[in-house]
Amino acid sequence: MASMDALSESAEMMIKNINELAADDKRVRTSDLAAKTELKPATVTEMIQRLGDLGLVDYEAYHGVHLTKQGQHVADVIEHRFNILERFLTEILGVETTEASEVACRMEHVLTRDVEHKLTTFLGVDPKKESELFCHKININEDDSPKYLPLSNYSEGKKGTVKLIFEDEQLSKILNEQGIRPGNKIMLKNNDDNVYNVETDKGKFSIDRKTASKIIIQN
Amino acid sequence: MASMDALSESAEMMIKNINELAADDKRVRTSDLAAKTELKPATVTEMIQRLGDLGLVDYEAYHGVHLTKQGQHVADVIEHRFNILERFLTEILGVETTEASEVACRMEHVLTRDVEHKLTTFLGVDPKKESELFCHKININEDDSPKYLPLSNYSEGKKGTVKLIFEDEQLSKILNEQGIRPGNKIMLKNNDDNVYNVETDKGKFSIDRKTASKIIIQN
DNA sequence: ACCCTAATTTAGGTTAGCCTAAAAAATGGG
DNA sequence: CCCATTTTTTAGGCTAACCTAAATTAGGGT
Repeated sequence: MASMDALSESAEMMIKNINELAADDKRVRTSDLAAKTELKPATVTEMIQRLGDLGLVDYEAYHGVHLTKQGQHVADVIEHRFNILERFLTEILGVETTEASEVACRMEHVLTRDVEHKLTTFLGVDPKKESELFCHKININEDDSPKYLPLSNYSEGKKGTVKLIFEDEQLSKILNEQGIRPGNKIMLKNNDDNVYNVETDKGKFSIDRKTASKIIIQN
Repeated sequence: MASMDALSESAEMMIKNINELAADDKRVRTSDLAAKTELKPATVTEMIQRLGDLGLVDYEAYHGVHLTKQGQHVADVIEHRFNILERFLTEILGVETTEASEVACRMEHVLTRDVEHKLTTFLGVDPKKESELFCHKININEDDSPKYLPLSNYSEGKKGTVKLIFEDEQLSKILNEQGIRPGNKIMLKNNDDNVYNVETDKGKFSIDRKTASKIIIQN
């Protein structure tokens, strides 16, 4: 429990990787760790033996490793630190995902508990939504330069996500009921002069030009 | 110039310390470095010889070291990274100064240029005003709850002033037009899951969570 | 100018974390 | 159930970053 701070970056990475490879409580094999970490098998063996001595993994020669309760705790902490750092870097700073992962992966080892907690608060995490956030992140990756445009300037057939809606509550409320709300997907099917025909997961609608100009879409 | 990334944390720390001890262009003595780094003199000698081989310092046996142009550049980068990290930790997250220094000192070695730039933008730095910012830091410390929060983390009914909006120029521009711009007042009327309903002097509108996370409010 | 002391370097040792090559154990196909 | 192949471990080597102890150099006081 107290050993957390004493661990080297290499050791923490090994624990992290063991955790990520551990499917339903099965022991993790040396070769899989070697492949994942891009280290040689001999190096992995050396490392997991050391982790075994520290009581962080249950190591049995020729039969792989399994995280102990203590090791699992370390893995959980590191995973959480990685997640919040990655979210901070991508969502707040707007760092591109690949780079954010790399940087988060190196920063995760130098965070203290206090900084971790404060960063978590800052991000306003609802821990239950982490997987959802992850999906969102991946989607974002498709469009490599996010563009914001009012619906009124959209081209036919284009899909996007509603980002903002201006105007009063009444309008918002009505649009809301039709699935046109911030965060939702929308597609402009076609637009004929003053009428915008769109489709959301709630169905199809027609909107007038003025209203369309108040709806900002991100592609 | 290209050597920057290849440097170990130890090497970077040594360069940082040489820089900090270098008063008006005088050569820095081994013993002073040993005292500052808490390493043994022999270790310092070994290290500065290696830095000499890399062309980062001008080392002359028995006569101390002096940063080369290249070494000075590394020192400047590290110093800047340290400063912005420390500011982020204290001003934005509300981390206590001693801890912030320690964490910043370890994080400074893993930042990339891009993350450094984005964090700098986020903080809205004017490098000439660092002393002023220092005063600010002290004030912040009085009330230990962080003063800055993303809109996504605000509580209903709370009012504040938009502090900064980052990264995306397009987004900034759109928000700008609606009165969401640094310096303006904003209020979160209510937030329902993924949708944030806010009010500014220009009117009411709703925003999705991700966008809200990019708008930093000062209470 | 010379010596003594303090500063510095060299020499040699340790550990973690990597490697390759060789030995040993597991495993599965016939 | 046995052996060929794959997996894993052991053995031995390397480097960076630390150390201590011994040798060397610099520099000030007389």
